[in-house]
Amino acid sequence: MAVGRHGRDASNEGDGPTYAARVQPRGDAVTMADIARLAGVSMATTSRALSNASGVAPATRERVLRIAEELDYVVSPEASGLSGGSTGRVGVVVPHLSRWFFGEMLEGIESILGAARLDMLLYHVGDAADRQSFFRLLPARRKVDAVLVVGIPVSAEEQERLALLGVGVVAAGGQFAPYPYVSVDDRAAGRQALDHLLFLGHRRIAMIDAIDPNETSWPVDGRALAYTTALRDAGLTVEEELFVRVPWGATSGAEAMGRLLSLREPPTAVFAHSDEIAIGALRTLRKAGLRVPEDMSVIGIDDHPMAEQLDLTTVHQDVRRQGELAAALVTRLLDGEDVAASTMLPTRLVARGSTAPPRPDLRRRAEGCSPAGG
Amino acid sequence: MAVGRHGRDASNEGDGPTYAARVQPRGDAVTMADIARLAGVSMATTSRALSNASGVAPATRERVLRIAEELDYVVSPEASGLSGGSTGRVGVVVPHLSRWFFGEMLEGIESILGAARLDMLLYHVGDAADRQSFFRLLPARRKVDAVLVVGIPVSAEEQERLALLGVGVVAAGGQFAPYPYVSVDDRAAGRQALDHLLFLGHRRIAMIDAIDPNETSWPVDGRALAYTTALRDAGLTVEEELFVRVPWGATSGAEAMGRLLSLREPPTAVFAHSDEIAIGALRTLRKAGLRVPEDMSVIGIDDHPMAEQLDLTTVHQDVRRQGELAAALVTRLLDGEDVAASTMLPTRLVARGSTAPPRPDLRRRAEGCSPAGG
DNA sequence: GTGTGGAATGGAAACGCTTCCGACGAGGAT
DNA sequence: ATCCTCGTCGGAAGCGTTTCCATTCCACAC
Repeated sequence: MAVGRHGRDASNEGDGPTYAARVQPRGDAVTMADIARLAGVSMATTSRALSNASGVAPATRERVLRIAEELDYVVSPEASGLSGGSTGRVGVVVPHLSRWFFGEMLEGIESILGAARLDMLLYHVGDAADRQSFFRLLPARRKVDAVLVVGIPVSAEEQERLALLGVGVVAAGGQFAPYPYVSVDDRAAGRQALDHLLFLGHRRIAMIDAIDPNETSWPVDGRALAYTTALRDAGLTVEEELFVRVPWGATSGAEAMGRLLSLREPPTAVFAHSDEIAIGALRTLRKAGLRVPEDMSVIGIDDHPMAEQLDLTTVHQDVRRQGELAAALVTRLLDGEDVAASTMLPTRLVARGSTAPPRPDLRRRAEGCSPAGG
Repeated sequence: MAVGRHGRDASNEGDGPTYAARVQPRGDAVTMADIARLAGVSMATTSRALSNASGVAPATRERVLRIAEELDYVVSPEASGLSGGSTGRVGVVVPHLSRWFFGEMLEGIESILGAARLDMLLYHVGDAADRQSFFRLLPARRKVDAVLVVGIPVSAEEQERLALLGVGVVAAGGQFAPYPYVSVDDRAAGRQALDHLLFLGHRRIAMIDAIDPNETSWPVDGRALAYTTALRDAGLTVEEELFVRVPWGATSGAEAMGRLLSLREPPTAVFAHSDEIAIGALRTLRKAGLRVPEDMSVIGIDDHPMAEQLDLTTVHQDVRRQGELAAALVTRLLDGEDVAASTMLPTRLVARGSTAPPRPDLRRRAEGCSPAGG
């Protein structure tokens, strides 16, 4: 293997380059030494000029830059990294790529990282196996200047492994004890949803909670916590049968809704862990011939683009902005600034058509006056 | 700027390291020389052993590997790259990150690249400005061994710029003249959708086409082509008013559907460029009080996860697999194999509840017997 | 016993930068 | 006029690998 196409030395006669080697004319023969020579300065000065370091006369800098520009020269990241110590790369670790939330997050991250001329090394840590091997092998070792963990609760052992990378870690999309992070206050968001339902007059409210089967559960599920707290604060009892926990996904949401409907006394409103779950719930309701919001109110969290299409009431969070802020945290970290402070972004209720006051008859039922038969 | 926290040299006294610098004990002091010394061999042999090259006695290799393992040693990618010539990275260029299609594609790509121990450098080329600057600046220069372009029609000038990278290029999610690619046959997929509608008896079929306002239009829009071709093949005339082209997105789809409904003679079925568009269309229909599929059939393309939730008939494509195959193409390219051949993945109709034969009265109408008034 | 081919190994030259340290010259302070 | 300081700049030592080339050692054929 590795046939070693090293023939940069043109004096190397005898074995001509193969066709395959000729296809890609290694045009990057131009090195900093060339620039230096053409500019009539030393490599030291050239390096300083190109890296925008101080200690170069403006005229000299300009000359160097012009020549580099003309020759279409770019500094070799490998050489620069080897010599200078930093890689110019940030590792971004995500558990999912095809979910809207993470895509949106990545767009935010990318925009800031890109502007800071940092490259983004993407690591997808999907299932448990991925996860284990990621933290065991640490494929990012020596490859990044910082790591940005998105939506993954990092366990204590995993934190230990991560520390071996020897670089700063920032988190986004969730609370993580030891790292500076950016997220929304899940508890507050849940509270907004619950308050909305309670305000509308619902008393029998269910929750469909979602967990990621591949992840160690979040240390504290803010949304679920909000559910119980809000109910208690409203003087309602938290009934076990009204709290359903399913794996993440619209299909699960649909299934959970089915379970809730089969209850002897179904809820009048459903608080879904996220919009995808809510959308699944809507599907089941539609199939069951129930009207939303007349027969059942449904509220989600996220403000997924589909929520608007389905007229789903939800709690909006600005995911992209979270990505931006997290990435900004990374850049500041790399600039050596202190980034101890974490950020919680606000959320906002978006009232659409999937929520309304409970039907009077159902309301009575929910208050225990006339239990409806199965 | 660039304060250069280089303090590996502990003897550097005077300005003590800041707290932030102290947090990260640069533990990676172990180099290949250390391994070589401990194994009692030269660096040459160590390198060969670690890179699994030939010419090392099994016993020696094992000893080296064991010591490296014990010391938790990993080869410096910068040094290796500088010396060896390759970076071990692949640049992946995508126009969107938050759309399901691209997320799915990335998951496929990542799985194969990861297995091949290749790192993925993600470049998001969103709007026209991004795009221009990407091809002008070529931020991937000298940073990758290959480039994988997803869902972007690369113009001739852009191809020229891309060639400056001096690395192989592979494309996915669309046809691109000069590069090996993986995609589905958009024309065939469109044909499947149209054939379905025609088979159901629809004669007045509209299309909502979607274009990405930021992209130079695709050289040939297979799905739109399928529309006109299928209609002509069925002996129908292609009416201009039934072909609507909007920017990509569910909102646009909704709007386009509105336009179609306001026609003096609306269609009995709508072929949407993609599921997102179709979902927008469904929304408008719902708001207008029309029933699907009784009053209007709707079909999309992609088999977006939401399609199932909304009972949307669509044409399925395996996006993830496209990513996998494209990534596999890249790995083969890097192995020096010939990868001239491109791949077209099959698509498959998924008949759900959003399509049905047209209502008899509408059908008559569509045949011109009783034009319905506005 | 001598020549030969091949496998295993080592020495050392790249690879293309960054940066330490010293040199040099020009102003400003004394 | 002299000394210092400060801004510019160059020489050269790394940075941690890979790989070319040479060397050594054996086994084997002659």
